[in-house]
Parts: sequence; structure tokens; C-alpha cells
Amino acid sequence: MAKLRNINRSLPMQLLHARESAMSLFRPMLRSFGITDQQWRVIRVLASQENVEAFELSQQSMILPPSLTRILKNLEEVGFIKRATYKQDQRKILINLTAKGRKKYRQVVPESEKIYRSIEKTIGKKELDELLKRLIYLNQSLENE
Amino acid sequence: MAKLRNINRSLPMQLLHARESAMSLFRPMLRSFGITDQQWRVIRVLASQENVEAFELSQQSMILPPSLTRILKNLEEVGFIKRATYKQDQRKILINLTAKGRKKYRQVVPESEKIYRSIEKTIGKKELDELLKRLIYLNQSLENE
DNA sequence: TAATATTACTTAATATATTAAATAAATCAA
DNA sequence: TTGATTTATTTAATATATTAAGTAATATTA
Repeated sequence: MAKLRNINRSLPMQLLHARESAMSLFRPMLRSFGITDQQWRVIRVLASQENVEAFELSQQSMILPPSLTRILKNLEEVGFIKRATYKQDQRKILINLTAKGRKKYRQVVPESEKIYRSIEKTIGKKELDELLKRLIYLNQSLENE
Repeated sequence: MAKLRNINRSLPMQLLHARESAMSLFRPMLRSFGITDQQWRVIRVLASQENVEAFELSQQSMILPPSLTRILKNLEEVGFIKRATYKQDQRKILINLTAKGRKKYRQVVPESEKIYRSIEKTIGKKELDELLKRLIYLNQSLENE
């Protein structure tokens, strides 16, 4: 039978595995703060910018618009974000963290950084930097296909 | 406000981005064959082994047991896999591809390899090997935490 | 400027992810 | 050998992913 490359030599599988290995370290911490992975991705983007448009947020958090719609609904219900309309273009919505949302962010950041540094320690800063560099290169290369 | 590392320096985000960049190249092809990403992961594991236990399949395809249950149900309904019981341990199920499932596998393999080689060409074989090596190292390191 | 196309976002439908709990079979311990 | 524990899988509930289609506002163009 025609044979596919071994899974060990499959880039998508190794990326998935790596992502899972990494997230399994962060996930319990995020859950202990009552937020999901995706909610955290949204919150951290909003913490760094004000009046973010949905499309921009979607790109930066790597969440497709339909998913983002629901996530924003949930985050709005728990009071972490608020929407505003953009007068110049009524199609757009502008999203911001609330005080409550910023507080959650501040609580999570140190714990997140703690885990990140433990990963850095485990594989070594040099190795981590090298890996990041290559991932960024891959992303740029595949984007311009 | 306490500040988190930039997303460019976030390993989980770069891994997610890379995974998405890669899968966006494979997904349309898989859809054209009528299968999802996850179904393909299951099929390719089953193509390489016979009588695979659900737990083993879960591990190799990187799909958690509850998701796998539904995916197997769907794959069984379209006739790509079949289940058998394991006499020595009635809790286990043994899973195999059907002739129809193997046919689908044979159809997808060359298209998949074609895409993989285009990725290899884009970023260079040496760079790809280097990246894979580092991902595997990361996975091994994080697993033994 | 009215018809058309595009943009930004939402809704809908189906599939998967995650966590917890349930079930049934196998194993362990008193 | 029975009661407790563990193992393998499934069910349930909620959240997210993906694709297609819908809606409303804006931009284009004949």
C-alpha cells in the first residue's frame, strides 16, 4: 500500500504535539482562574491595545470570526470586555477590556510568566530562542505562498 | 500594568500559528476527499497498524478519548473502520480500517505527500529537518516534566 | 445615483476539544 | 470470594473550530 511518511517526520503532527505539550502546562493554571485558552488569548490581546476591531482581534488571537463572536459574548456576560460602536463605520465594533477584565489579566500574568520560565529552564533559553526563530521563519514563509 | 511577553515571543502562540499555517495547506485537499483533519489522523494511524486499541489510537492520533468515540462512530457510519471486541479483555475494542477505508487512505496519500514536498521546497529540506529535530526534542523534554 | 460588489460581523450547522461523570470489565486486597 | 480500586471506553455538558450562508453598512461603478 502507498505509504505516508512516519508521524515522527510529519511537521503538522509534531507542531500539534508540541502545542499540546506546552498548553498542558498552562491549561490547569488558566482553568484555576476560570478562563479557557481562547479567552486568555483574547484577553491578552486586549490588554495590549485599546479599541480593537473584531477582525484585528481575530487575527491576533488566532481565532476565526465565528468563534470569536461567541467568545466575546461569553466574555461580555462575565463582564471582562465591553463593546463600542465605531461611528465612522457602523459595521465595525470596537472591543475593550473592562476594569474587571484588566484585573483578571493582572492576576494571570505572573502565573503565566512563571510557567513560561519553567519551560525556558527545561529546554534552555538558547534552544527556545532558536526554536522560536525557526517557527517565525516558517510562519512567514508559509504565509507568502 | 503587569506585562506579558509579546506574542512573537510566545512559544504556544507561535506553535499555534505554525500549525495553522501548515494545516491550511492540507485542509482543502482533505475536504475535497470528504474527510476532516482528525479523521485523517485516525485513518493514517490505522493504515500502519492492525487491531489498534482505542487508547493507543487516541495517543497516536493526538485525539482525546471522548472525541475519538464520536470520530470512530462517524468513521464507522461511513464504512471506513470497523470495531472488534478483544476476547481477553472485554473492556477494550480493537479498531481496523475496512477495504473502503484503505482505499480512501491510498487516494489521499499521494496528494498529502505532494503538499508536504511543496512545504519542504518552500522552507528548505535542511531547515525543515532542523525544525523537526527541535520540535521532537521539545516534546521529549516537556513530556518528562 | 441606483445597482452591484465588498466588508465586517453574526447565525447556523456540523465536527471536535475539554472536563467531569458514568459504565462495565478486570484487578486487587482483606 | 466479596468489596474496593483501577482500567477502558462512553456519555454528558459546555466551549471552540470550520464552512457556508445571512445581514447590514460601506464602497464602487456604470
